[in-house]
Amino acid sequence: MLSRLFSEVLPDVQRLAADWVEDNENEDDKAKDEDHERCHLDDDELDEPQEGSSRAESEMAGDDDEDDEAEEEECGDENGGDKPKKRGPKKRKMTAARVERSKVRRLKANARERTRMHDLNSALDNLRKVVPCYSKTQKLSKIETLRLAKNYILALGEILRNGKRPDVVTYVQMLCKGLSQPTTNLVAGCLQLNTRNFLTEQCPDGSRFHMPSSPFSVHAYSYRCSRLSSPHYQPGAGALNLRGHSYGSAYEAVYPPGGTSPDYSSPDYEGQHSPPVCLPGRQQESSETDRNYHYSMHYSGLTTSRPGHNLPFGPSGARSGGSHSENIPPFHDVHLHHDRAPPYEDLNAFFHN
DNA sequence: TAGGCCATCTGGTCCT
DNA sequence: AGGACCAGATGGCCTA
Repeated sequence: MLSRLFSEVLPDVQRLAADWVEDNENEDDKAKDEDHERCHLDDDELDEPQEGSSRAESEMAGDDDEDDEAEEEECGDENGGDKPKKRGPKKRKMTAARVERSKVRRLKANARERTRMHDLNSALDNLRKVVPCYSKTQKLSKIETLRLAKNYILALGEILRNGKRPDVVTYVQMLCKGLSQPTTNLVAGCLQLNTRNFLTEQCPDGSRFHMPSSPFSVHAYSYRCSRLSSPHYQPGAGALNLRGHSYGSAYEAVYPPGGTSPDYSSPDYEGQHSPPVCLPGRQQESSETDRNYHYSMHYSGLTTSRPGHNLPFGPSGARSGGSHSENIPPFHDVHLHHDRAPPYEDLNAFFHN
């Protein structure tokens, strides 16, 4: 599933990576040119042997043993006769050319590694955009992005398998399994979850959430979470175990007064991908950056690929028990028979009706 | 100041 | 041989 997800975002990732590489190639080339100028080494010269300062470097230079034989002979008896000769492969002197060549190799490898990591980060950024909570300014950490993506996929699979819409609480529970508490709070906020409901829901293990002093208010909440993953994070400590502490969120989700349903008629609504269910919440701050706070909730609508078939999701978010549609193929069937997951547009507005 | 997250460098291993 | 991938080390930045 994950690989399929990656394959879907791959074109974007590749494009972004290509852009990035293009942007940075000049710099790299410049750096390389500088190196070459400094070393006065062309490619042929770079193939000259050199002794690395480590095993890897000497292995890297190992292909040039024969070319370097003469040089070895030249400097082979540096020890003179007073010291016994060591067994094993001869230690080769690290000539200036070898040192330079090693440096150039290392620089090239570093540049490749940087590019590789940037590509990986681009892919992660794309993944961030398709998981339920997305912000350009307050990114989920890498690990949280992967966890949330996994949960999201599992949740969607569960929906397809059951053919019915879960209530928000259940959905958030699915999404937040194993996530840090700040991220859990964030997801809950993105889904406009009123903690009066949320916190009294059963945990998957049957225990009840308890939050003596909820950071959420009925009409609005403002929880502080300047870093989504805090030192308080306890992996495996149980999802959705919200406590009544503030985690420093920079977001504020505003509920309709007295209501638990999101107000998607809000002027802040920015389209199907990004209903701004979380508003800038830094109190006393109204910077441009804050105005750009922007979270999206992608899991909001779901239709099957079959024409005219809609999942029987109830409008209230309550489970429509026993409403499993037999027209909905089992999840594994969906997985096997559809090359693509349901379009994200279809997934949006899932809770928007 | 400790801890989390991140970018980068580096050396090792595997593959083509 | 060279590149991709990986993991460890390191240092910087940020926040509680």
